[in-house]
Amino acid sequence: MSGLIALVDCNNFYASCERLFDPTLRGKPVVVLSNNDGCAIARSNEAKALGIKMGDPWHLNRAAWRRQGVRVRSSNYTLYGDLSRRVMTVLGDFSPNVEVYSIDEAFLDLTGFEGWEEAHARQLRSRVLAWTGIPVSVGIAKTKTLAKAANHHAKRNAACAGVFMIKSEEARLEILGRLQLTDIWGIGDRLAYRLKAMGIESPVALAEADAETIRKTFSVVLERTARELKGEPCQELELVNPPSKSICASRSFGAEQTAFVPVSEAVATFVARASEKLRRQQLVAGTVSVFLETNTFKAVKQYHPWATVSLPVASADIRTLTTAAQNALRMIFKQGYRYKKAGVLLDDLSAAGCVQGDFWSEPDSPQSQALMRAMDRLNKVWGRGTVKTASCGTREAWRLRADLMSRRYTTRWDELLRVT
DNA sequence: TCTGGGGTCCTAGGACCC
DNA sequence: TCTGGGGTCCTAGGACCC
Repeated sequence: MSGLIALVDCNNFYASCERLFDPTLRGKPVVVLSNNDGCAIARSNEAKALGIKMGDPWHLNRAAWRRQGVRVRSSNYTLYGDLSRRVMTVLGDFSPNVEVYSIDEAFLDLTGFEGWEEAHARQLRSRVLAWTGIPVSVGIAKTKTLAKAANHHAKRNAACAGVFMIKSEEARLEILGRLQLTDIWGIGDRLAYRLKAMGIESPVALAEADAETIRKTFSVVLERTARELKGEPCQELELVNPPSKSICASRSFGAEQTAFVPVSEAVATFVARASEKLRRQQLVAGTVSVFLETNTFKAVKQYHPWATVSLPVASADIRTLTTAAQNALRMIFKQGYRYKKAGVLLDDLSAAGCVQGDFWSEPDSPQSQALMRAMDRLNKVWGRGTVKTASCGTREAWRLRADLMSRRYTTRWDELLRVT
């Protein structure tokens, strides 16, 4: 009864944009790099064929790519944003109801085009190409999730010529049968792993699984995905985009940071950028958060503190926001130094065997004794009363231990790398 | 030396209240 | 030594997306 949904997706969008403005890139492997030229975030088909993956770091592959004749470009978001708007404008001619889902994707409501959806999509595709120069693929189906799957198929099979529509039950099962779990919209590595562990190894199996069980075992989100794979629409088109709930500005430092001043300066820059976005969207902020992140590529658990400051009056004023952010940053640094001192003691604790255990039921055990001593010392470092040894009953002790263990990672303070 | 920068939603668990 | 039930709100963390 209700109409079908089309997902229109620009092919290798950033790479296609670059080609538009530099025709010498046509037919060549093209890689677009992230900010600071860190890693690959877009690849032309030729680059994909060379085995270049999303996220491949530039500095590790520079020589190989040069050898392979890969053309590398720094990203230019102003350009991509502009081309995106042009594409979306053309799409508006093909349906009154368009949900702009991301910079390079849109869902179209095809109600009213019953019977000729596919022809409509082909016309759309050639017009977008003719008017903007951007190649797109179109997937058509009863639900958003299936439209995504259809698009995936259209993109990878030349015979589709860029458009694929799931017209029947047989087609639905056939398409799902060709996909992996992680090809499905909403299923990443972790969910796929957990699904497989419980015997659901393919999209078809997920579609056939009991929806209630999926919700209980996972979440309503995955339940919706499972239902949509069956052909039961659970996600409406969102035609107006609601105002942002958060605005974030962040960058990685090129090298490890340990001092307050450079971090503070970076925070000032990010506040300026974020408040600019805020004003452009005609919004005000009620809270300001600052977070820091140490190098997540290191094997040990990393430090990821954050602090939030509430504003008495919501604001988009850069001075107000800057003050709040600097206060938040100071809070983090203060804690960081405190934890750093405590870190030594925490290592003592773990050396004493206080890593896991039910030794609390034996107050005289060496571990319990060690913990008691450590708590005394923590009080000396953190200030009197921080840890209450006097009233340390079983339950309290457990809580304390959990708290200590959860702060272990804070000993990595000296490897601060990323700031927002 | 060198590994993106944005977002969203959901859930578990703790704090607090009656 | 034992120890309610139910509700709300908040936060941290996990998972996903492009």
